[in-house]
Amino acid sequence: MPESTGTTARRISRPVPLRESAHNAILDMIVSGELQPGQHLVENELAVALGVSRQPVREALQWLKNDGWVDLRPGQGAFVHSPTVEEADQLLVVRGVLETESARLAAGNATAEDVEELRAICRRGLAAVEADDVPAMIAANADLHAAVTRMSGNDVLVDLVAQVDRRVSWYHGSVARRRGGRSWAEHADLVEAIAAGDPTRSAAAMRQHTELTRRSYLEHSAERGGAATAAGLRSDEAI
Amino acid sequence: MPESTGTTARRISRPVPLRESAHNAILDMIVSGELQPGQHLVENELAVALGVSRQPVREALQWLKNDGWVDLRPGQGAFVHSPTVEEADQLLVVRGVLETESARLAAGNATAEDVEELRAICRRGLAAVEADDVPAMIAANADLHAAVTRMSGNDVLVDLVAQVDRRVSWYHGSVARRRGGRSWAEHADLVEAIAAGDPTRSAAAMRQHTELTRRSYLEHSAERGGAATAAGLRSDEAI
DNA sequence: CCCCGGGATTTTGTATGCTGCGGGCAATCG
DNA sequence: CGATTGCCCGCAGCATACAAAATCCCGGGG
Repeated sequence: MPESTGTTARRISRPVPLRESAHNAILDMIVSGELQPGQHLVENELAVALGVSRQPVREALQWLKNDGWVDLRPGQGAFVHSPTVEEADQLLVVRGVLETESARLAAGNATAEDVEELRAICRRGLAAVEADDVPAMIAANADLHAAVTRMSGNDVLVDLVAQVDRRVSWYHGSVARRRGGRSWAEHADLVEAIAAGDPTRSAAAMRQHTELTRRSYLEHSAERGGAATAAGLRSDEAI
Repeated sequence: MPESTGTTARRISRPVPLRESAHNAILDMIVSGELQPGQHLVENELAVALGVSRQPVREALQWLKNDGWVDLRPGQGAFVHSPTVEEADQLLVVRGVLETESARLAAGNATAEDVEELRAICRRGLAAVEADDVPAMIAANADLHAAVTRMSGNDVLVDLVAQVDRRVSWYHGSVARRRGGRSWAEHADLVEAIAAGDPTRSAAAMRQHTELTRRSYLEHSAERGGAATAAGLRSDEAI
């Protein structure tokens, strides 16, 4: 029934809503550092820059606000969110809790193919470490965590973790490099626990992993001098 | 220096943005059941009903979508979200995890006043049970959980839990009544664990409490016949 | 009797115009 | 010379207008 035209009947014909494109574009600008924390985002400027009207930009900004990427001061507009150390720590705590539960559930659900997928991602990650390829390390890390969460079979968890993880990645910045080797050893432990179908061990592995990551972040921001707002992140190296 | 006038320097009440009022109004309509799950929300109708233009309504709908209250099908508009049993279960799992961590942290942070506040809420809850006052029971329950979460000192946690809890309350409906007595006994355990400053016991109490609540919900929806969508909730009793 | 097409209607998506508030600047007064 | 005040400009918030898409209804044909 869906095919009305004789064409390939794929329902891709719908152009992605402009607000979504705008959202992605602005989010990219924030994550890439093109828009710095605290910067005032003027609707009109963004609209002109993206070649659309203010309306989709407004809706994109509302969305970004709900995800914690921008602060929307009433009557004054949108500003790129400036993360504080406390907030990052709190976020890392939540991430740890959610991912630990994901790992516990994943251990009970993962199929043989799932395990193979995880192992493949681990190999990619290790290769990236040996090649000192930071972007690939970050990508593999994100893939692994996303895969584990997906295997939990809990869609609500997937949503929340995806949201939290992206912001964690933003805050993280350069931590990944320093922790590269250790991190992937921990990942391997986790994957083996999942392969063994042992929820307790899997959860413990994930808890330890996220907790060490959190400690690493705290040390990092501490040595970078007191209240290291995200402005300090960019001065180091790109994400 | 801050005092310019002799008065208490209250900052002028800024009129609440219309999108926020619209958001609250629509959310009330959903929670109260005036708008039933699956119902198509026409922007224009809402705008007329609320006496505003479509713009604030649109923004409110986007916001509600992000909180999971409505589904926004592109090119087709907004529909009140229809929760499934699986989704409710997943949400309850997540709630359990987040609240358990809240309880653990709260046990380490709560002051004497905090404990007294918790005990006061417990008394209110028990009174409501004895009076068989369901709305008061629900209110006290929400207050208790909110208070515990707040005492965790983790703002990110507070946000997420607030979001999850409101939807849980919606799904819950009439479960509260059947579980009333037991539930408040478990609450009392929790409060005493927090009063003792014992994170492990506090976390365990909360875990058990949320897990029992989840079981109760599952039994409830099972006996109510297979796929009890929220449409079945309202036919029972108001929230 | 059921299925299929076409046009009218409804509804979303996007653009633009208008109003009021806030901030910055300069002229004026003490 | 410094503080205050009035003015101007820019931007957010809201409303309205227009265009495109989907749905619905109706009539015709198999």
